[in-house]
Order: sequence, then structure tokens, then C-alpha cells
Amino acid sequence: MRVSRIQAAKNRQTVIDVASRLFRERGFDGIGIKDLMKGAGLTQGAFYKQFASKEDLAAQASRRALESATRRWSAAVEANPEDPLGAVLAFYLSTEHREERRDGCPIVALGSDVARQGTDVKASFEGGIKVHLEMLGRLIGETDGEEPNGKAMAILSTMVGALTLSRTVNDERLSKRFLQAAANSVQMASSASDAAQGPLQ
Amino acid sequence: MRVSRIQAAKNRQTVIDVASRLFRERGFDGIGIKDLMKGAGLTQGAFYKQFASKEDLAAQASRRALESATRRWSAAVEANPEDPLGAVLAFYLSTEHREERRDGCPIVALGSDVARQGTDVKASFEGGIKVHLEMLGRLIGETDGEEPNGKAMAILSTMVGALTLSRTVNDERLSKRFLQAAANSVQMASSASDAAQGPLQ
DNA sequence: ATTATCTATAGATCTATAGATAATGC
DNA sequence: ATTATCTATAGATCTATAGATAATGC
Repeated sequence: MRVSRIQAAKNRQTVIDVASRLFRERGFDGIGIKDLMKGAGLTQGAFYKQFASKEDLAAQASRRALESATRRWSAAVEANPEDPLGAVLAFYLSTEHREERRDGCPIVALGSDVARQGTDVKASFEGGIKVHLEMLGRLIGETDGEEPNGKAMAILSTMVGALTLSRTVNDERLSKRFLQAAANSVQMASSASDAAQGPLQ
Repeated sequence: MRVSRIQAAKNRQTVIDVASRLFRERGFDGIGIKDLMKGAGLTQGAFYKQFASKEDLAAQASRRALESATRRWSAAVEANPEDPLGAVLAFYLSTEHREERRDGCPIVALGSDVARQGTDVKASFEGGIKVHLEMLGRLIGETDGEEPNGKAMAILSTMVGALTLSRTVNDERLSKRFLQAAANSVQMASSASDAAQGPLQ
């Protein structure tokens, strides 16, 4: 029954991977430890040797989900060097992304849930969000040194809000228009040259 | 034990009111029928004479929450006739609104959850979102007849995304900057539309 | 007679722990 | 000897239903 340390470490990673997807699909409260472990090919009894609690796994899985999201952004950027921002917008604000909650942006899939979670889960999201903002800042050619750029923050907000809203309505046409309106808006905001940024404290 | 029809109708409304707040605070999966009914001063046994299922209540409570949100927007507009958009942004993107999940915008409080719900809950949100878009369209002086205006959709996306992100991070400074960056961005986008329409004086 | 609410409960599920088992690691 | 995983279970909670109760509404 016992497995090697190496296998145990692999099992742990598999559980985190599976959880990062199933939490996105069903919410933190929408799936139990039994089903999470079953998804990784294990039983619930093995859980607590690997994780301190369900909340602990939620924090690990959140970090993994954000890392995965960052990789998708990077892939879009690298596949489209002449219009990297356009490439990110094209996949992020697509109907395909809207339909794949399980593997899509965790900020949208779990944003409302995260607001109710503890410090550890929020820390995972915060770290990933900062990386997103750095990438966006570079894409629009604005950086405030170590600080996240205000325009990048507004753009990320528009993207997250539009995908959220597109998943919240039944009307397919309205849903798609949210995605398109956001893409237009972000393109305009990013092409507008250095307009006056308001005071940031 | 039995109460009058009038009292029963009042009880039903109280349950919907309470649920519209407790669902926002804890999520649809984060609170059970027993506690919802206790919040309305009743016991769980009375629930199923009033509602077909928990999902039924979720749809009713969602509609109620969106109506309440619309009223808050209207109140801000009416209290500030010389700068109605600024008034809406000021309350929506405030740290106070960020802290009051229970009584705040249901799109942000429950957006991720709604994506996992059935048609009825989504219909409640869709209806409320359309009303939000009509109000926003009027505030920025753009209407596409019956159609929601694209710029209004982008602005609502920015507002929803910014509040979501501001609740997702631990860092108070970063959280506040999301709200400020969104306010700046929306102000710029809406004044750009004024310019396109001609002088205001 | 009807029915809104109550108490009680069925049956499922949840998080977490206990003890058994068998393979690893020393 | 240690320990990763297993089966089993404790104790709490969940949605939904059943039957009792007592006040309404006819």
C-alpha cells in the first residue's frame, strides 16, 4: 500500500492539478475531498497525509491555477509577436474561453469565491494577479517600476468583468457582445497614447 | 401554528430578502436552508410550502438582489444630478462597497457562482444586468435603441472586474488602486464619448 | 376543511480522524 | 521502523419529506 517518496510527491502534484481544475469548475464549496481524490485516482483517506486541510489544498490549487493561466498568456504572446496584446485579447475574450470554466481563467472562475476565503487563498491569487499585471504593462508599453501600472489594472478589470458577465447571462448574443465590447474598449485604451493618469496614492 | 395568507406572503418576502443578502455573503453553496429560514425567524420545515427547491429560492433571491442594486444606482444618480456617472462610480468603486459583500453588487458577490447555476438564476441576473446597462447608457449619453450600448457594456465590465479584483487580494494598497484605476479609466472613456458628440457647453 | 408552520427524521454528503496494511527506506 | 495509502467511521451538516398542530378561511 505504501508508495515511494517520489510517487507520493507525484501524487501530491496530481491532486493539486486535479483540484485546480475541479475547483474552477464547481467552486470551492461545490466539490468534496472524496471526489477530488477520486479524480486523482486515490481515496479520501490519503488526503490528510498530504494536506493540512481542504483550505490548504484550495491555496495550493489556486496558485497552480494562476500559474497555468500565466502560461496561457505567455503562449499567446509568443505565438503572436507582431500583435501580442491582440493575441491575448483574442483568446481571453473568446467564446471558447467562456465555455471552458474548468481550464480557463481562475480569477473569473473563482473570483466571487475567493472574496470569502482566507488569507492563503487570497495570497495565491494576489501573486498570480501581479504577474498578470506585469505582463499587461509590458504589452501596452507602460511600467511604473515595481508598481503595477494603472492602465494595466483597468484593462485586466475590463477583461475579468466581461468574461464574468458573459458567463452570467443566458442570452448568447448579449454574452458575446460583452466579450466584443471589452475587446474594443481595451484596444482603444491601449492605442491611446500616454493620457493623463489620475493621482495614485 | 398556521398564519394568515397575508402573513404567509410577508414571510415569503422576508425569506427572499434574507436569502438575497446571505447568498451574497456566503455564496449559494455556503449557506443552508436551515440558516436561511432562521435568518427570517422561521424553521426549515416551512421552506418547501413556500419554495419548490433551494434553486428556486436562489433565482428569487437573485432577482431581489439585482433590484436592490438598481435602486442603489438610482439613488446615487438622483442625489447627484450634476455628475450622475461620477456619483455611481464614487459609491461603486469605494472601499466601503468593497467591504459590504452582503449588501453590495450581486454580480460581484455571486458572479462566479452564477456561471455554475441553472437557467432561472441566470435569467434573474440577465434581467438586472440589462437594467444596469440601460442606466449606464443614459449616463454616458449613448443608446443603441433597444440594444445595450457597447461602451456601457465595457464600462460595466470594468466596474465589475475592478471590484472583484479588489476583493481578491490581501494587499490593501493594491486593492484600492484597482478601484482608482477603474474609476480613472471609466471617466476617460466616458469623456471621450462626450468629445465625439461635440461640446457640452 | 384547509393549510402555514412546527418538530422530527430519512438518506446523502461533508470534513476529518483512527486503525489496518503493505511497501519503502534505513 | 517508518509511512503512504487503504477501509471504516465519527460527528456534523445538507436537501427534502412526513406527520402533527393550531389557526385561518369558508
